[in-house]
Amino acid sequence: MPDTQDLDPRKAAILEAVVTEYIGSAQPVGSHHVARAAGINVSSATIRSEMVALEREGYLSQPHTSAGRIPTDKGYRFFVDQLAEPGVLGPAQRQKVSRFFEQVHGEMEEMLERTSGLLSDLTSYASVVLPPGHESAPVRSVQVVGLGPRLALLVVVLADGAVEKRTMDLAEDVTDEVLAAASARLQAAAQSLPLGAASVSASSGDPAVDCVVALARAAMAEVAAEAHDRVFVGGPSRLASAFDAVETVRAVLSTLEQQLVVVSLLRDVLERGLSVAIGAEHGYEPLSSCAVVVAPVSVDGQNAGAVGLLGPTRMNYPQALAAARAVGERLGQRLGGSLDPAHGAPVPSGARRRAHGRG
Amino acid sequence: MPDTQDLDPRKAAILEAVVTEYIGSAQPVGSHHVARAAGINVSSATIRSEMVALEREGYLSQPHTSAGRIPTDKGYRFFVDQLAEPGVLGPAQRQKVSRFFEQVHGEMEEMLERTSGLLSDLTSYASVVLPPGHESAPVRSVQVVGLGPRLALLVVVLADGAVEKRTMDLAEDVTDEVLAAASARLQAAAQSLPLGAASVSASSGDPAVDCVVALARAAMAEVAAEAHDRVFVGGPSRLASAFDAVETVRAVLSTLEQQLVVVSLLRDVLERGLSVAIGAEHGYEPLSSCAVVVAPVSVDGQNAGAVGLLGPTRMNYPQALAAARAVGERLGQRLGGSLDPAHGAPVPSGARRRAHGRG
DNA sequence: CCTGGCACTCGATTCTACCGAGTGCCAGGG
DNA sequence: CCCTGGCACTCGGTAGAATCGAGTGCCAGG
Repeated sequence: MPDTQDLDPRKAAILEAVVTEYIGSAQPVGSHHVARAAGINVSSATIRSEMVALEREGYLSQPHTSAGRIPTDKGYRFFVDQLAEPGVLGPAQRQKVSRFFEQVHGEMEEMLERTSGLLSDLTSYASVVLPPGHESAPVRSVQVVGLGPRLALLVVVLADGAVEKRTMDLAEDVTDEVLAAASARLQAAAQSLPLGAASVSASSGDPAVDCVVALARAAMAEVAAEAHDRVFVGGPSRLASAFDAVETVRAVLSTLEQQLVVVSLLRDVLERGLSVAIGAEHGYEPLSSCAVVVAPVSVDGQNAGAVGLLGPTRMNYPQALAAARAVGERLGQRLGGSLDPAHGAPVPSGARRRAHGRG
Repeated sequence: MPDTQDLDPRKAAILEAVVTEYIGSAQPVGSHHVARAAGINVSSATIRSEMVALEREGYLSQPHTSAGRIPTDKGYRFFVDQLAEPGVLGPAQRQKVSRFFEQVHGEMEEMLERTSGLLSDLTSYASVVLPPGHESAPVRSVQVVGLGPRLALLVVVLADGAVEKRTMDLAEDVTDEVLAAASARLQAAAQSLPLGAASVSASSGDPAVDCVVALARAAMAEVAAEAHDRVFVGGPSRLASAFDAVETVRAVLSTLEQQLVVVSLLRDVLERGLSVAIGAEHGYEPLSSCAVVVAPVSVDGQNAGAVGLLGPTRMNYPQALAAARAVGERLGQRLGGSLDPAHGAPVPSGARRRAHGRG
């Protein structure tokens, strides 16, 4: 049970009241409002003096004299750690999540994309879905497919279902047979090893095959090296409503466009064992007016990416946490061994829309 | 040779002055400023009376009495069609483009993603890259790869280098040999046909193989049906600076999040043979304060997607057009037969005398 | 130690005055 | 006839003063 730690109960109650009120109204909250809040049975004067103390201790701040108080990052932090009771999803939201995971289908990427949409929908914050890194996933299949005269595509399937591909410019024309032979050799060499680790036994006798194999190995190494740090961002437009300064919006959005930054932000937060990073805590300056909520996704106990939410520091932490955790968990299950959705039956291939533009 | 069409030269000159001035300053422009503009040798009073006429004819509007004039959509349209001389990229930009296409590599999707970044960088508007639809591309390779006990991945490579994949839940455990056999049969049946069109000859004798083949065919049909209308949006944060009303920003961004809408917007504009759609012209209400600039991408004369820019109606059309066209063209070359980045390829028609560094 | 009371602060709102960019109109001149 | 300079007028934007009110800090009394 969350209990106060270094604040006496009354201060804690006041802080809680301020935070919840401010999260709701976005207006500085004054002693009167707090006094009226549930569970507080002292006069506004008392509240005031307590608030002075809370401000001195760094939990609250005043935008200007004679205005109400606003929680500081530290105040939010205390709220999240000590006060907020674990949020619960409303029944409607819970249902949305279930529906989604029952009905979702198709490919991993598409699924993650839509998952981020879901999260953002649930919370009306911007969401982020970090796909599982597949650095360590063993190779299941390697194939070189001819595309044009001197052009081939290397396609590698990993055990986790990821497909990596890369075009290769060939030095000279090559027959399909050569490609097939090269594929076979590569397959034999790389099978079950992680992407970079294949070692091909000496020569095959056919120099053309050797050449393709060499190219493909190089390409595989390249692919393995390029940490494929894609990230799926959902509902960035929600951020526009979260801040009123258009410049803040721009700064946050433009940070969100840098996939690498987002990835390392999430990783950092997770690594520090946090599920919430508030304001400056995460150390990414342009996001200092934002809070980040992260929930890991795990498949069979293995770390397999994460989902996160990005909103203003005055975000609804309990709800955001609940949503992120729920979605993270369900996503883990979905990605995990039991690929079949909870309700058992494999997804029916029914929804077939005739989708020809007007062409 | 753009000449005035239904405006006498002086009106046209005034309109041009208003548009260019307004594009630069975002402030309503008054008769004085116009009078001072180059090529106008009449007094402000004359300008005023002309402006009254232009307003009556729908080319200009007044935010309120006693303010300067602002171009209407019709005004911009006239400007774009009749007045603006074809923009040219500055040398710095030109170089950026060249550099980019020399250095870009990796997979199609990544390349398109980065292309949209480039376009957005060049223009500081939000950009959109519409990948070539590959409905008609023939299948080059079909493969079923086992992932888990009852889980397999169908991987289809199309001739244009696109890779489609889909997980398949198998009814029962299947050996790798069965999958290989199924792959072979599928490959034989689908090879060189468009995605949906494969027809598999009767039975193979092994019911397990038949089962996998049937599943895979269904999956292929599904994949073919799902018009895979992805679109790459670059630099949406630029939109935040383009409008000052945060609500406009939100609305535009949220429209931009709906990939389908964006795709059909671009298609519509292209189909109507336009390269610019201003304000309400495109009929997408939430984007009525935006203008869209589109340039087709063609590979060997074949339509292969498009690139576009999205900005406020008071955008720099000549520059945007130039950038979109240049990038579209280069992208087409890059995607086209000559996959090698050699820019030794003849530079298109636009005669230019500016010597640029040899590469 | 809490409380009600009180003086005080200061952002927000309203009102006024005013400036100035810009307009429409008009009479006079090439 | 068309252009021009002049003039009265409009109206948004800015500045300053007055006012309001939410909120504070402090204090004396219970």
